[in-house]
Amino acid sequence: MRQAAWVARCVGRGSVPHLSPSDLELLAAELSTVRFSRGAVVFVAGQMSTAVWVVRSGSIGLFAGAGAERVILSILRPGDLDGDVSMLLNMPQPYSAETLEDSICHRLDNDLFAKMFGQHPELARRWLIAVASRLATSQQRLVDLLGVPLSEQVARVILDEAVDDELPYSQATVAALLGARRPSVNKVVSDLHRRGLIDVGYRSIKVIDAAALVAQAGRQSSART
Amino acid sequence: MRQAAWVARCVGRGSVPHLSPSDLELLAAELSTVRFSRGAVVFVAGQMSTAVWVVRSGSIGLFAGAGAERVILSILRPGDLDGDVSMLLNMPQPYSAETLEDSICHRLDNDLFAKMFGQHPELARRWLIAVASRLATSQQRLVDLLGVPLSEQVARVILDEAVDDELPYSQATVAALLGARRPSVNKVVSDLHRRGLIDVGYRSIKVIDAAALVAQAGRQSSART
DNA sequence: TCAGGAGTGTCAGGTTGCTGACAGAGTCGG
DNA sequence: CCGACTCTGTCAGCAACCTGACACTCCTGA
Repeated sequence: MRQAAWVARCVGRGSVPHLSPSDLELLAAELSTVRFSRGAVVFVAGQMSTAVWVVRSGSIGLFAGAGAERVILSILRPGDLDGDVSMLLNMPQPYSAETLEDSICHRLDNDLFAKMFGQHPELARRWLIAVASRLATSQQRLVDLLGVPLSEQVARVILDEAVDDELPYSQATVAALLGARRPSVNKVVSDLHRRGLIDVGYRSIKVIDAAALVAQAGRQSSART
Repeated sequence: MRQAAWVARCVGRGSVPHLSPSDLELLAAELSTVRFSRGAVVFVAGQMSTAVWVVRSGSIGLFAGAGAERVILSILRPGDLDGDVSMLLNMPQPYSAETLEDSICHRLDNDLFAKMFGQHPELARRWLIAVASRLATSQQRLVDLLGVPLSEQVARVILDEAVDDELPYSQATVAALLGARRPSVNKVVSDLHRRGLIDVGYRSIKVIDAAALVAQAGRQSSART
């Protein structure tokens, strides 16, 4: 029940959330909570989506491509949802989802999800806003990556993805976010470290001097809200 | 009126379209049609969106960044719409829109657009699908660009953006789509030309050997539908 | 507590793509 | 049909990034 309220609050987060008590009960009844350890697979590319996932805690990477070209499309954080797009478009999942940290997710069956949103126009509107917001983020990512030197790309990723000035991912993960190779990313990271902009640890990058990082990124950062 | 019907058919294209006659009339009354010549600016980055645009003919590039990093996020073709996302999110346009060919667009005032979709759940659903589809396309673009050599990127763009096996854009435009520089793109294009996969003309690339291009692209092409 | 796995740091050598530039061909309005 | 503009084709030199590799540190589970 508490979780159902949380899920309701998340769809279209950023705006004021309200949902009728009866719907909350329905949600709570059908909602399942799944715990994943780091590296676990939530769903794999190619299969049809049977459920919508909502991230409760931790973070989940969306992976596409294989081998050296395996790339992270996006990192989902608490409050983000996924699986809805391929449900809507009736297409197989175009990417796999794997947890980047120990994570907890809520699982909603497709038909329940569709039913709830079909019956509540104001919820549907929030959903629309959520999808639109993801689209804007995805486009921003294109801007951040295309035609920009790696040193700026790395700075941008650190600024955009850090939570509480910390990025709890391996440098290989950062490289996958950028479509670059780990040694190249490491070179930039080491340099930023030497210059005192960040702190580097085992599977962790910490922001020390955010202002200087922004300068390094070469743009006004579109920090995630 | 004919245009109103066309617009109604477009939102959520791909699925079966229906709209009540009264709504069609409303649409027709408020719809304006604007003709742009190639290179014209439809809207510029930074300003608030006041209207939603629907492309009727031609094509429109969404440009972000400045100078050498000026990049094309997406190319809108007939049936595509834009301006809705920044309206929904109540944010300034994150990119500028310029026509890549002589084009015709329909303009719908924000409030009319919102009103129509507020009153018609089934239309709203199509809208949602349209936005979701754009999100999927944007993500696919990330996959196509990240960590892939330029020779493959160019082949992918040709396959994805060509209409009737023709790409009516300058090589500078292709370079902007990839975040690459024109000479680099030209090198790849010249090579593909020499090998007989494409034909190259003034502001035009034609597909000759699609199968070989797909092989060059190094993946199963996600041709636009 | 120890062994194996995961992650970081680093490097030499090769390749790719960029920079800035220029010549020539195509297009279009007057 | 001419001049201005746009676009293509090309190049030499250079910087950025990748490849494949290896040593070392950190973490984790048995």
